[in-house]
Amino acid sequence: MEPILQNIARFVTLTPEEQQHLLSKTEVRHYKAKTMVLHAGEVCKYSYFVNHGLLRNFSINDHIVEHVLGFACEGWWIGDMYSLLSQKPGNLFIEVLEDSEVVLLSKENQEQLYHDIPKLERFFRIITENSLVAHQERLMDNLSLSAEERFDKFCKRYPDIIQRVQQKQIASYIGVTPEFFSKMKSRMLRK
Amino acid sequence: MEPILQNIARFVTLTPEEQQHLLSKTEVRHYKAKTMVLHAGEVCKYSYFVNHGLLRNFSINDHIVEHVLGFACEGWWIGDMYSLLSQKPGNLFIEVLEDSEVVLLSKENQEQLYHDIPKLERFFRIITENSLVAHQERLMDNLSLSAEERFDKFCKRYPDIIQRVQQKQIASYIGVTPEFFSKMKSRMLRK
DNA sequence: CGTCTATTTGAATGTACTCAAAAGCGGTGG
DNA sequence: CCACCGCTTTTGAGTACATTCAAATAGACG
Repeated sequence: MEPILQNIARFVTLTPEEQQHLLSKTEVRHYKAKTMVLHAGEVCKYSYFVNHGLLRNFSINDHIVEHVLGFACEGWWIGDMYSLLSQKPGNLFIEVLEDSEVVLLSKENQEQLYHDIPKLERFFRIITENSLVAHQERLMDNLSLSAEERFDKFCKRYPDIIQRVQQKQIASYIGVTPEFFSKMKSRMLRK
Repeated sequence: MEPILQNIARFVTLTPEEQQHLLSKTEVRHYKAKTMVLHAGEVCKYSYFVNHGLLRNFSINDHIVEHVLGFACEGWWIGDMYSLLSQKPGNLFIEVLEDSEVVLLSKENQEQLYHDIPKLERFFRIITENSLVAHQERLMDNLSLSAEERFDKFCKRYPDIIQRVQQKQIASYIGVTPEFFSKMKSRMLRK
């Protein structure tokens, strides 16, 4: 079964006809690593579901420093929610980190599907709620935990990601500089 | 019209019957300032909509340091989303900062309403999406901005809140100690 | 009016950053 | 297949932003 259908089946049950209808509204694309799927300043037109591979989204400060908002590998959704909802130019870049197969669902088709299949509105409500909870926790962690503790949490929560991305990406996600992250890592290993 | 109905009317249109049905599923309560509406360790049973007054939610580290997740005044929703969704004990306290009138919507009634009035599922999807966008932005701000810049943003975004809460609450929301916040404030005034 | 809490101020400390340079690693072309 | 180039990671020294601890002052509330 299509990964995206499995993903949706976690929370709602679609009939075969509904599944087909959904798939007919999506588009599959293949990207090579290092592709920029979305640039800051552009309007985000799609929700992206990762069949296979790895992507990240991030913003840039003063045209210099990158800050990673998140990673998405197999079975994850990614996008620029601000831009997608408002249809205004966003601040996020979406970059492909490994050769990937991605399912694209345009905003118009997504809204169409909410109308055609109300269960999908429920599905997206639920995953948005879960994402919100995760962001709230990460926010509180950034307010209350040290860099080491944030790294520990990242390791536990995303053990697979660590093996697949450069450590400067993890440093950025954690919220420290690559230099500091390197020192912190060797300090932690020594224990 | 009831504030909660006005709030919902921002995104979906309910018939008078639907409005009545919704109201019949809610409960209005009055709280005195300093009341703890929810304690960490309890299961959150309700979504809270503020008719009038001011609340905050926060967590506590090592039984010492508080970290403010957010404030909610007239027209805002508040709760412990993690606990509400999972029905497990949460980490958040919800405290009343000013004498308040609050509308309570229990989890069961909320799910019932999703079924009875699908438009409400849309409503909650939309406000959850908006909340997620706000949390993403706050997260990126915490990763990339200085304490002064975060305070500036807070002032612009919540000009009304500043006048109504202790500055240690703002310090905690921003992510600095009360002492540092005090020094930062006087430093900023000198310019 | 007195008590309790919030805010301010100061000094010492620590965590994380900046800048700079060296070492490591990966991909590409000759 | 090796050598080179560019980028990532490591390491070090100096710095800055924010914290901790302590004490004084101000403010709120009964």
